[in-house]
Amino acid sequence: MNFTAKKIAVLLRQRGYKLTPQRRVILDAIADGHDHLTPAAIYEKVKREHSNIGLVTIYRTIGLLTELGLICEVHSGGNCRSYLLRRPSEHHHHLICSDCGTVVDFTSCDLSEVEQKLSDDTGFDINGHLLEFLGRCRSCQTTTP
Amino acid sequence: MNFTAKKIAVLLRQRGYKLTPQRRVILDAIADGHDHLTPAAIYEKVKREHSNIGLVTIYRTIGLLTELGLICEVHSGGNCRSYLLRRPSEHHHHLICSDCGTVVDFTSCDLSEVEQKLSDDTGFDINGHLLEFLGRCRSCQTTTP
DNA sequence: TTGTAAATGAAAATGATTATCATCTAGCAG
DNA sequence: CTGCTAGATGATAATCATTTTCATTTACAA
Repeated sequence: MNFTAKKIAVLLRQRGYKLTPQRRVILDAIADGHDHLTPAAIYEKVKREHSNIGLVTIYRTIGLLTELGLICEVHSGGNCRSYLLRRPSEHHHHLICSDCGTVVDFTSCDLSEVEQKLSDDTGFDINGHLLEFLGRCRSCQTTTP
Repeated sequence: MNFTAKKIAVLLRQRGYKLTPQRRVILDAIADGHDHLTPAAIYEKVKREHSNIGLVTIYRTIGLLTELGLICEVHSGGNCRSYLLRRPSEHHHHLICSDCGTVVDFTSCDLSEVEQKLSDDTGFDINGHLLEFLGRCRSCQTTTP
């Protein structure tokens, strides 16, 4: 278990949740690569090390981690969700390749002005936003013109 | 059928699609309110006037209208999608109340600079984006503090 | 009016997600 | 170290959204 996963383990316990081996492997699986993973993909990855884990546990753990703000959802504009480890304190957004699914994080967007203006105009109490760019990454552009 | 729906009908025919009564009522249902509607909600609304319409037809029509760029998806950060009529030429985003589900459109956000910078940095060919703000609308703030 | 490609509706298939419940276990008290 | 208990797990089934299939129907151009 790497450093990040260890910190998360501490956080779990602080909030009264138990650190089970299942949660550990799921955490590792998500923390491992920089890909975004669907619940099913996490399941496949995790089954290699922990062959009798249930898909249900994946969902429960994802739910828990999302609730704790430790991972974040990617929408990809399509049907189903996938998840990425969120490096704490880095507020970021996603740039997604519609061909190969690569997700690039970026932080260079300050929406606070827009948020303030919207809040003033509409009276909304704004507490979050979702920003994703869609396109084709460099390598997909060259392989299939 | 109102003006907007009529224009859409013309557009459909221009592209070789037929204008069926089912499509007409679905268009009306979406064009009617300013709410975002899930496929199931559209189905319920449409069944009043066209009792034997199938849910499948809703899905097919939604798919078609999305493909033509006439309606747009709202993600609401959660599970399932819903749809809004897109007033042509108004590129806009959504501000969503997490309590009552009200959707407010806004246009006052220019992301072209960010898009250009991202494109330069990453080599992506960017062709779209998704921006949604989440919060609580004024009335939900007063009703449940 | 007629022919035909496109559209429809019913039913079933698929896929993702959630609920249920009996069993098991992490972590704490003793 | 050991036994206790709230919380966690896995198997199964249920639910819900969406898609596929296919025989029948229909819009609309000729």
